[in-house]
Amino acid sequence: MNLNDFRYFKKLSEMKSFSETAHYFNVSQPTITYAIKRLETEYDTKLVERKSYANSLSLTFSGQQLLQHVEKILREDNLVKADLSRIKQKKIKMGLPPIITNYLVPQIFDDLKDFDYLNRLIPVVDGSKELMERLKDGDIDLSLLGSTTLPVDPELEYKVLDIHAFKIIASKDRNFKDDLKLSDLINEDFIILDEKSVHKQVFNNFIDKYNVSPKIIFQTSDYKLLLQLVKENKGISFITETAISKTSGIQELQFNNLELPSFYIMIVYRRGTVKGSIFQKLISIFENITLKN
Amino acid sequence: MNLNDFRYFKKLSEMKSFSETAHYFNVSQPTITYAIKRLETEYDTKLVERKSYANSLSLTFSGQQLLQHVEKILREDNLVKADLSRIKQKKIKMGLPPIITNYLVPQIFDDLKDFDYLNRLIPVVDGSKELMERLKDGDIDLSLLGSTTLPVDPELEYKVLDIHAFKIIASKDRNFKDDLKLSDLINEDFIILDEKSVHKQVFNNFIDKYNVSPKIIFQTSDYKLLLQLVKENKGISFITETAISKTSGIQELQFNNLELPSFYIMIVYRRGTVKGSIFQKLISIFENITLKN
DNA sequence: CCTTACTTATAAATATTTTTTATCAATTAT
DNA sequence: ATAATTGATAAAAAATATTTATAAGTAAGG
Repeated sequence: MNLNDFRYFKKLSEMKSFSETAHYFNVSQPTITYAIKRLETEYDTKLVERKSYANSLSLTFSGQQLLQHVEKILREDNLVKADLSRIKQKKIKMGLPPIITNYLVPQIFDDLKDFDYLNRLIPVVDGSKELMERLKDGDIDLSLLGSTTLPVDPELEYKVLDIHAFKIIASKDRNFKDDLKLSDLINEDFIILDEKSVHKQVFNNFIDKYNVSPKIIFQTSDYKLLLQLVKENKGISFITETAISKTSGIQELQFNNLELPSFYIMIVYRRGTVKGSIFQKLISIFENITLKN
Repeated sequence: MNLNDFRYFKKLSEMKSFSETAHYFNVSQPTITYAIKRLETEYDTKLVERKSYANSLSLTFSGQQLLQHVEKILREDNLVKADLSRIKQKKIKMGLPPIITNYLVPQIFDDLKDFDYLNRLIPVVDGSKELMERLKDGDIDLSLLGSTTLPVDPELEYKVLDIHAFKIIASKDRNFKDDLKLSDLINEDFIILDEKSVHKQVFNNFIDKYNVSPKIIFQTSDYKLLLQLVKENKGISFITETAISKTSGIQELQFNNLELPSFYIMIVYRRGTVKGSIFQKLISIFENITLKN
């Protein structure tokens, strides 16, 4: 049996029309009819309910169950092509979220250079959320990621490289009393990272938990810009300490009784990625960071 | 492209011989050659290293990576057939480990009868380990299971129905002092469940943890037999309290400072199983047990 | 070193499977 | 009622997979 039959079936279940599905694949309409028929014969079950003609078509219970499996199979099949084509190129496509990259890469730059990895890596710079998706889609081989939770996705394997904390930061020019409470910040302007980053979500949880409503005056996905603005005292911010190491002109505000989640810095890859020596070595270079710190 | 090519490829990787693989599938030898060739053309990569003829054949790096995906795809394809054939029969195949079944099923027997489930269930009686495997293979739809850990397998979903403790038990005829220590049991004969059950493993961990070496005189997979033997004072045993509810003639020994893992009683099924009303209802019947207790 | 046995590859023929073309029948919309 | 649309079917064509027959490479035994 042909994988195309699965593709036809899946699309049909979405489009709910034999002829449109046929058109989508640039095949004739009977092709779809016969494909479904083949599946129904193969499994000896009715899969598609052809309600009185132009009416919307639906899957039988068996059809729904089949669809579940078909989607998994096709997803896997797409991964194959993505994987093999990258192996052929002897390149490794790596996701790099800016904050983490700026923090980690300088630490291992020499190692990467020594082992001739600099030109083997195809960097993909984006937010952690987006990178996680692209990783699962097989579009990238591995990724650095920052998150407050460890991935529960069965398909992913990860190594925690570092655990950082979130901080509330302000310009060095400002003077705050020693024993700050959140309520003291009620009149402050906040500048935060936008929804591309996990920061936004953590910030929202934070707002809920402590039942405060800080004034957000600006959001950006560019953390360097954010730091610059804070430095210039355009507002205060909320960010992982990862972002502010080796940054001057900025102070961390100290609170008591302020609980914030941990920020896990990880390297993540798909389970079952056959780890060639290049891949293996790359991961070990990153793992060694943990030892250095 | 045909799923058969994947099957040929997988088998070839196991058998490491084109002609044997062909023989296995009852096809001619060139069939395998062409199948591999098709895959190699499709992915534009060499997959199989044909070492100087009669020598053992090996997969290239790309081949290994492909194999990973192929195995997933074929596993999924097998699930389809198993699933759909069971749906057709309107039957639900359910795994039942004896101890848990004897404990739970009386509690819900009337419900099962009222909703006419008694003849819809195909019972599969076996140990928890075996059942877990068969569940993943799609050979059974759902299963009761007992375990000291919650399933981490991504493919499985579960509901905890009850949490029990492990006990050390002896015949009521015996007299033990109140403040028992493990060392007091050094001369006792132990009768335990064999490796088909999780008990064996828990027992082994227990031995390691407390660094004792109890004398095991008999192992069985039949817990009723075990209880009978304990009752008759042929030895003492180690078992979850699940097994001894409503059993007379047996006492639990009390220790202080004895830490044993919890025994989770769960109902487990594959994630993505399309839950028809029958399935749904069945799970809810079992879930209601939790409320009753 | 030659021969035999065994293995995989290739070409051509054949068989099987998938798709198309042409057409029909059922239904909806006008 | 008629036209338009949708899915089903039969027969033909096209594409794909498999077989037969054979070649060619290698290892082992004499």
